[in-house]
Amino acid sequence: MHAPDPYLALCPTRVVLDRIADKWTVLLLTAVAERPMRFNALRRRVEGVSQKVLSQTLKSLERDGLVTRSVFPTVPVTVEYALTPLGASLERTLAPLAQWSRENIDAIAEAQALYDARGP
Amino acid sequence: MHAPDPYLALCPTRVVLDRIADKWTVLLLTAVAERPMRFNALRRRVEGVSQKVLSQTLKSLERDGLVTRSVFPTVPVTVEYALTPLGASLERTLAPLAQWSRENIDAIAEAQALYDARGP
DNA sequence: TCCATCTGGTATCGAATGGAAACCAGATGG
DNA sequence: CCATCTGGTTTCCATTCGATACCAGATGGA
Repeated sequence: MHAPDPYLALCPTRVVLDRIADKWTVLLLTAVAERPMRFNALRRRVEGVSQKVLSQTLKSLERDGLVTRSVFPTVPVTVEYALTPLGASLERTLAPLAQWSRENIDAIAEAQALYDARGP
Repeated sequence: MHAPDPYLALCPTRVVLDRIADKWTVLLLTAVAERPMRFNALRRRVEGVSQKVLSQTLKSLERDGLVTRSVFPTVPVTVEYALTPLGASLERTLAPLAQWSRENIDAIAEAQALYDARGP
Protein backbone atom coordinates (compact mmCIF):
# COMPACT_ATOMS: atom_id res chain seq x y z
CA MET A 1 0.00 0.00 0.00
CA HIS A 2 1.51 3.30 -1.03
CA ALA A 3 0.34 6.79 -0.11
CA PRO A 4 -2.22 8.34 -2.44
CA ASP A 5 -0.68 10.88 -4.80
CA PRO A 6 -3.07 13.69 -5.74
CA TYR A 7 -0.86 14.63 -8.65
CA LEU A 8 -1.84 11.43 -10.39
CA ALA A 9 -5.09 11.89 -12.25
CA LEU A 10 -6.72 8.70 -10.97
CA CYS A 11 -5.85 9.15 -7.30
CA PRO A 12 -9.06 9.18 -5.22
CA THR A 13 -7.77 12.18 -3.27
CA ARG A 14 -7.85 14.09 -6.51
CA VAL A 15 -11.51 13.25 -6.94
CA VAL A 16 -12.19 14.93 -3.60
CA LEU A 17 -10.08 17.91 -4.56
CA ASP A 18 -11.98 18.30 -7.82
CA ARG A 19 -15.17 18.58 -5.84
CA ILE A 20 -14.16 20.92 -3.07
CA ALA A 21 -11.87 23.16 -5.10
CA ASP A 22 -14.89 25.03 -6.37
CA LYS A 23 -16.07 28.52 -5.57
CA TRP A 24 -19.73 27.73 -5.01
CA THR A 25 -19.02 24.60 -2.99
CA VAL A 26 -16.94 26.58 -0.52
CA LEU A 27 -19.42 29.45 -0.31
CA LEU A 28 -22.43 27.16 0.07
CA LEU A 29 -20.75 24.97 2.65
CA THR A 30 -19.88 27.97 4.82
CA ALA A 31 -23.34 29.46 4.30
CA VAL A 32 -25.08 26.28 5.42
CA ALA A 33 -22.62 26.07 8.32
CA GLU A 34 -24.10 29.28 9.75
CA ARG A 35 -27.49 27.62 10.06
CA PRO A 36 -29.63 25.20 8.05
CA MET A 37 -31.13 27.09 5.15
CA ARG A 38 -33.81 26.74 2.51
CA PHE A 39 -33.22 26.87 -1.21
CA ASN A 40 -34.25 30.44 -1.80
CA ALA A 41 -32.63 31.61 1.41
CA LEU A 42 -29.32 30.22 0.13
CA ARG A 43 -29.93 31.89 -3.20
CA ARG A 44 -30.34 35.22 -1.47
CA ARG A 45 -27.45 34.63 0.95
CA VAL A 46 -24.91 33.68 -1.70
CA GLU A 47 -25.15 36.57 -4.09
CA GLY A 48 -24.59 35.75 -7.73
CA VAL A 49 -25.31 32.03 -7.72
CA SER A 50 -27.84 31.03 -10.37
CA GLN A 51 -30.69 28.66 -9.58
CA LYS A 52 -29.25 26.08 -11.92
CA VAL A 53 -25.79 26.05 -10.40
CA LEU A 54 -27.25 26.22 -6.90
CA SER A 55 -29.39 23.13 -7.40
CA GLN A 56 -26.56 21.30 -9.16
CA THR A 57 -24.06 22.12 -6.45
CA LEU A 58 -26.46 21.20 -3.65
CA LYS A 59 -27.19 17.91 -5.39
CA SER A 60 -23.47 17.14 -5.54
CA LEU A 61 -22.98 18.14 -1.92
CA GLU A 62 -25.84 15.85 -0.94
CA ARG A 63 -24.44 12.99 -2.98
CA ASP A 64 -21.05 13.43 -1.33
CA GLY A 65 -22.68 13.22 2.09
CA LEU A 66 -21.78 16.80 3.01
CA VAL A 67 -25.29 18.23 3.32
CA THR A 68 -28.73 16.77 3.97
CA ARG A 69 -31.82 17.72 2.01
CA SER A 70 -35.07 17.61 3.98
CA VAL A 71 -38.43 18.12 2.31
CA PHE A 72 -41.39 19.26 4.42
CA PRO A 73 -44.84 18.84 2.85
CA THR A 74 -45.98 22.37 3.60
CA VAL A 75 -47.60 24.59 1.01
CA PRO A 76 -45.61 25.63 -0.83
CA VAL A 77 -43.17 22.83 -0.17
CA THR A 78 -40.26 23.59 2.16
CA VAL A 79 -36.80 22.19 1.46
CA GLU A 80 -34.11 22.63 4.04
CA TYR A 81 -30.42 22.03 3.58
CA ALA A 82 -28.18 21.35 6.57
CA LEU A 83 -24.61 20.20 7.17
CA THR A 84 -23.87 16.58 7.97
CA PRO A 85 -21.10 15.85 10.50
CA LEU A 86 -18.83 15.15 7.52
CA GLY A 87 -19.75 18.48 5.97
CA ALA A 88 -19.17 20.25 9.26
CA SER A 89 -15.73 18.71 9.50
CA LEU A 90 -14.90 19.89 5.99
CA GLU A 91 -16.22 23.36 6.79
CA ARG A 92 -13.93 23.56 9.82
CA THR A 93 -11.04 22.64 7.53
CA LEU A 94 -12.06 25.30 5.04
CA ALA A 95 -12.52 28.08 7.59
CA PRO A 96 -8.80 29.01 7.83
CA LEU A 97 -8.90 29.64 4.08
CA ALA A 98 -11.53 32.35 4.50
CA GLN A 99 -9.43 33.78 7.30
CA TRP A 100 -6.34 33.76 5.08
CA SER A 101 -8.26 35.55 2.34
CA ARG A 102 -9.29 38.30 4.69
CA GLU A 103 -5.75 38.73 5.99
CA ASN A 104 -4.01 38.72 2.63
CA ILE A 105 -6.37 40.43 0.21
CA ASP A 106 -4.27 43.58 0.45
CA ALA A 107 -0.99 41.80 -0.28
CA ILE A 108 -2.53 40.17 -3.34
CA ALA A 109 -4.03 43.40 -4.64
CA GLU A 110 -0.64 45.05 -4.20
CA ALA A 111 1.13 42.26 -6.09
CA GLN A 112 -1.40 42.52 -8.90
CA ALA A 113 -0.96 46.28 -9.18
CA LEU A 114 2.82 45.84 -9.31
CA TYR A 115 2.54 43.13 -11.95
CA ASP A 116 0.13 45.12 -14.10
CA ALA A 117 2.27 48.23 -13.86
CA ARG A 118 5.37 46.35 -15.03
CA GLY A 119 4.10 44.58 -18.11
CA PRO A 120 1.78 46.64 -20.36
CA MET B 1 -15.79 49.80 8.56
CA HIS B 2 -17.73 46.56 8.47
CA ALA B 3 -16.35 43.06 8.04
CA PRO B 4 -15.99 41.86 4.47
CA ASP B 5 -18.77 39.50 3.43
CA PRO B 6 -17.66 36.88 0.90
CA TYR B 7 -21.26 36.15 0.06
CA LEU B 8 -21.55 39.54 -1.58
CA ALA B 9 -20.29 39.41 -5.14
CA LEU B 10 -18.10 42.50 -4.91
CA CYS B 11 -16.39 41.66 -1.61
CA PRO B 12 -12.60 41.50 -2.11
CA THR B 13 -12.45 38.29 -0.11
CA ARG B 14 -14.56 36.72 -2.81
CA VAL B 15 -12.01 37.75 -5.42
CA VAL B 16 -9.39 35.77 -3.51
CA LEU B 17 -11.72 32.82 -3.18
CA ASP B 18 -12.42 32.85 -6.91
CA ARG B 19 -8.71 32.50 -7.51
CA ILE B 20 -7.74 29.86 -4.99
CA ALA B 21 -10.88 27.75 -5.24
CA ASP B 22 -9.47 26.08 -8.34
CA LYS B 23 -8.19 22.57 -8.80
CA TRP B 24 -5.03 23.44 -10.70
CA THR B 25 -4.14 26.34 -8.43
CA VAL B 26 -4.18 24.09 -5.39
CA LEU B 27 -2.26 21.29 -7.10
CA LEU B 28 0.36 23.63 -8.57
CA LEU B 29 0.82 25.50 -5.33
CA THR B 30 1.47 22.30 -3.41
CA ALA B 31 3.71 20.98 -6.17
CA VAL B 32 5.87 24.10 -6.16
CA ALA B 33 5.90 23.95 -2.36
CA GLU B 34 7.82 20.67 -2.55
CA ARG B 35 10.65 22.42 -4.35
CA PRO B 36 11.07 25.07 -7.04
CA MET B 37 10.27 23.52 -10.37
CA ARG B 38 10.59 24.21 -14.07
CA PHE B 39 7.71 24.39 -16.51
CA ASN B 40 7.98 20.92 -17.94
CA ALA B 41 8.80 19.42 -14.56
CA LEU B 42 5.50 20.79 -13.27
CA ARG B 43 3.75 19.45 -16.32
CA ARG B 44 5.07 15.99 -15.58
CA ARG B 45 4.47 16.28 -11.84
CA VAL B 46 0.85 17.38 -12.09
CA GLU B 47 -0.61 14.75 -14.32
CA GLY B 48 -3.37 15.88 -16.63
CA VAL B 49 -2.69 19.59 -16.76
CA SER B 50 -2.46 20.94 -20.31
CA GLN B 51 0.30 23.30 -21.36
CA LYS B 52 -2.23 26.06 -21.95
CA VAL B 53 -3.86 25.84 -18.55
CA LEU B 54 -0.48 25.37 -16.88
CA SER B 55 0.93 28.56 -18.37
CA GLN B 56 -2.29 30.45 -17.68
CA THR B 57 -2.46 29.32 -14.08
CA LEU B 58 1.22 30.05 -13.44
CA LYS B 59 0.75 33.50 -14.92
CA SER B 60 -2.14 34.16 -12.54
CA LEU B 61 -0.19 32.82 -9.58
CA GLU B 62 2.69 35.10 -10.49
CA ARG B 63 0.41 38.09 -10.87
CA ASP B 64 -1.12 37.38 -7.46
CA GLY B 65 2.35 37.33 -5.91
CA LEU B 66 2.14 33.66 -4.96
CA VAL B 67 4.96 32.30 -7.15
CA THR B 68 8.03 33.82 -8.76
CA ARG B 69 9.10 33.17 -12.34
CA SER B 70 12.85 33.18 -12.96
CA VAL B 71 14.28 32.92 -16.45
CA PHE B 72 17.87 31.66 -16.88
CA PRO B 73 19.49 32.32 -20.27
CA THR B 74 20.69 28.77 -20.76
CA VAL B 75 20.15 26.85 -23.97
CA PRO B 76 17.40 25.94 -24.16
CA VAL B 77 16.09 28.61 -21.82
CA THR B 78 15.37 27.55 -18.24
CA VAL B 79 12.33 28.92 -16.40
CA GLU B 80 11.96 28.14 -12.73
CA TYR B 81 8.87 28.67 -10.63
CA ALA B 82 9.14 29.00 -6.86
CA LEU B 83 6.88 29.98 -3.98
CA THR B 84 6.95 33.48 -2.57
CA PRO B 85 6.53 33.88 1.21
CA LEU B 86 2.90 34.78 0.50
CA GLY B 87 2.47 31.64 -1.59
CA ALA B 88 4.12 29.55 1.12
CA SER B 89 1.71 30.94 3.68
CA LEU B 90 -1.26 30.06 1.46
CA GLU B 91 0.15 26.61 0.88
CA ARG B 92 0.37 26.02 4.63
CA THR B 93 -3.28 27.06 4.87
CA LEU B 94 -4.22 24.67 2.08
CA ALA B 95 -2.31 21.68 3.44
CA PRO B 96 -5.01 20.60 5.94
CA LEU B 97 -7.38 20.34 3.00
CA ALA B 98 -5.22 17.69 1.35
CA GLN B 99 -5.03 15.94 4.69
CA TRP B 100 -8.82 16.05 5.05
CA SER B 101 -9.22 14.60 1.56
CA ARG B 102 -7.00 11.69 2.39
CA GLU B 103 -8.84 11.02 5.65
CA ASN B 104 -12.36 11.27 4.26
CA ILE B 105 -12.20 9.87 0.76
CA ASP B 106 -13.74 6.64 2.00
CA ALA B 107 -16.63 8.36 3.75
CA ILE B 108 -17.40 10.32 0.60
CA ALA B 109 -17.22 7.29 -1.67
CA GLU B 110 -19.56 5.48 0.72
CA ALA B 111 -22.04 8.38 0.70
CA GLN B 112 -21.95 8.46 -3.09
CA ALA B 113 -22.59 4.74 -3.36
CA LEU B 114 -25.54 5.06 -0.98
CA TYR B 115 -26.95 8.01 -2.90
CA ASP B 116 -26.57 6.31 -6.26
CA ALA B 117 -28.15 3.12 -4.97
CA ARG B 118 -31.20 5.01 -3.68
CA GLY B 119 -32.06 7.10 -6.68
CA PRO B 120 -31.97 5.20 -10.02
C1' DT C 1 -63.10 34.84 -11.51
C1' DC C 2 -58.70 36.15 -12.74
C1' DC C 3 -54.25 37.39 -11.96
C1' DA C 4 -50.10 37.66 -9.11
C1' DT C 5 -47.18 35.31 -5.70
C1' DC C 6 -44.96 31.93 -3.05
C1' DT C 7 -42.33 27.49 -3.16
C1' DG C 8 -38.20 24.66 -5.45
C1' DG C 9 -36.76 23.64 -9.04
C1' DT C 10 -35.93 22.35 -14.82
C1' DA C 11 -35.19 23.89 -19.83
C1' DT C 12 -32.95 26.57 -22.98
C1' DC C 13 -29.73 29.49 -24.91
C1' DG C 14 -25.34 32.21 -25.86
C1' DA C 15 -20.91 33.06 -23.67
C1' DA C 16 -16.87 31.78 -21.28
C1' DT C 17 -13.80 28.18 -20.04
C1' DG C 18 -11.31 23.58 -20.46
C1' DG C 19 -8.63 20.16 -22.64
C1' DA C 20 -6.21 17.93 -26.86
C1' DA C 21 -3.37 18.74 -30.27
C1' DA C 22 -0.62 21.31 -33.52
C1' DC C 23 2.71 24.66 -34.06
C1' DC C 24 6.68 27.98 -32.96
C1' DA C 25 11.86 29.62 -32.39
C1' DG C 26 16.45 28.59 -31.44
C1' DA C 27 20.20 25.64 -30.37
C1' DT C 28 22.09 20.94 -29.84
C1' DG C 29 23.04 15.84 -30.74
C1' DG C 30 23.20 12.17 -33.75
C1' DC D 1 19.56 16.89 -42.11
C1' DC D 2 16.39 15.51 -39.13
C1' DA D 3 14.97 14.79 -34.28
C1' DT D 4 14.93 16.74 -29.66
C1' DC D 5 15.14 19.77 -25.93
C1' DT D 6 13.30 24.17 -23.92
C1' DG D 7 8.74 27.10 -22.71
C1' DG D 8 5.37 28.43 -24.36
C1' DT D 9 1.04 30.22 -28.04
C1' DT D 10 -2.65 29.05 -31.23
C1' DT D 11 -6.47 26.56 -32.76
C1' DC D 12 -10.37 23.91 -32.32
C1' DC D 13 -14.02 21.50 -30.04
C1' DA D 14 -16.60 20.06 -25.88
C1' DT D 15 -18.05 20.97 -21.52
C1' DT D 16 -19.58 24.23 -18.30
C1' DC D 17 -21.52 28.76 -16.81
C1' DG D 18 -24.79 32.29 -16.14
C1' DA D 19 -29.10 34.67 -17.41
C1' DT D 20 -33.52 34.04 -18.45
C1' DA D 21 -37.81 31.79 -19.10
C1' DC D 22 -40.77 28.46 -17.69
C1' DC D 23 -43.17 24.76 -14.72
C1' DA D 24 -46.75 22.85 -11.06
C1' DG D 25 -49.64 23.60 -7.29
C1' DA D 26 -51.79 26.23 -3.76
C1' DT D 27 -52.87 30.86 -1.82
C1' DG D 28 -54.34 35.79 -1.45
C1' DG D 29 -56.35 39.91 -3.17
C1' DA D 30 -59.39 42.67 -6.50
